[in-house]
Amino acid sequence: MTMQPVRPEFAPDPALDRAEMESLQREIAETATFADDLSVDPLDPHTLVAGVDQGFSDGTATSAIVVTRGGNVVERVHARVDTEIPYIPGLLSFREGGAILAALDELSTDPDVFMFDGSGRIHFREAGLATHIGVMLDAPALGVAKNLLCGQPRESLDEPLPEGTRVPIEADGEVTAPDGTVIGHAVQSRQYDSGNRYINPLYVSPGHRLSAETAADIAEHCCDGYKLPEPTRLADAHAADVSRK
DNA sequence: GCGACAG
DNA sequence: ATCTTGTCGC
Repeated sequence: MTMQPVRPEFAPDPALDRAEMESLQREIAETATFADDLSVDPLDPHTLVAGVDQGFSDGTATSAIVVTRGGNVVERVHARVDTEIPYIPGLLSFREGGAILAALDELSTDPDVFMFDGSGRIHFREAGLATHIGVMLDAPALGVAKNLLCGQPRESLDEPLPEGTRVPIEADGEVTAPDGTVIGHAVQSRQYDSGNRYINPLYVSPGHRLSAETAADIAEHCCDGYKLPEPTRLADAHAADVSRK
């Protein structure tokens, strides 16, 4: 019971109607900071990075959190909660937030950075899952998604990108930020050197207290031979393990 | 009305 | 996200 929300009034209540959820997201976006505000160097090997991911089975949502330091696991927790609402693009945090908060309540470690599965600022109202939970905790947070929710890549992503490539994602008409604002990046964390198949990039965006650049730096820094950063991979595996029966 | 949409 | 075995390629 160490990790408690600093802003419980922003809790993602699944009972709210759509307009109320969107209204809350606008308020959260106003509270969020998309600039670096950390007490530690996020790339330092001593930094505690928490990967957060969810799994669903039957009528329950399972959230798993794996805290890493360097390449080692420091703590692993999980929590199960009844699924309240279906997945609705743009309102993901209201479906998964409850399980995440329950898992955070089980955490005894105090992470320096939280890495969520999904988007942060790459969101219609700049209030994706990573922003919502990050603001509630008032902790540095970023979102790592496998697909792009909205925004416009500065350069075409139709052709395979070389490993290490980073393409800015800019706000367009469907995002509340001024057109052209860099709300995140497509990050090619892994790519095959040869062959027919190719790997898609990650879509990394700041959730809270991080700049788009630093969020991409952290995601890239946490990768170790796989497309997904280690904290996310480990949380993925743990969620899958304990999620099913 | 059309299009488009994290997990 | 989830339902699911084999299979293509390095």
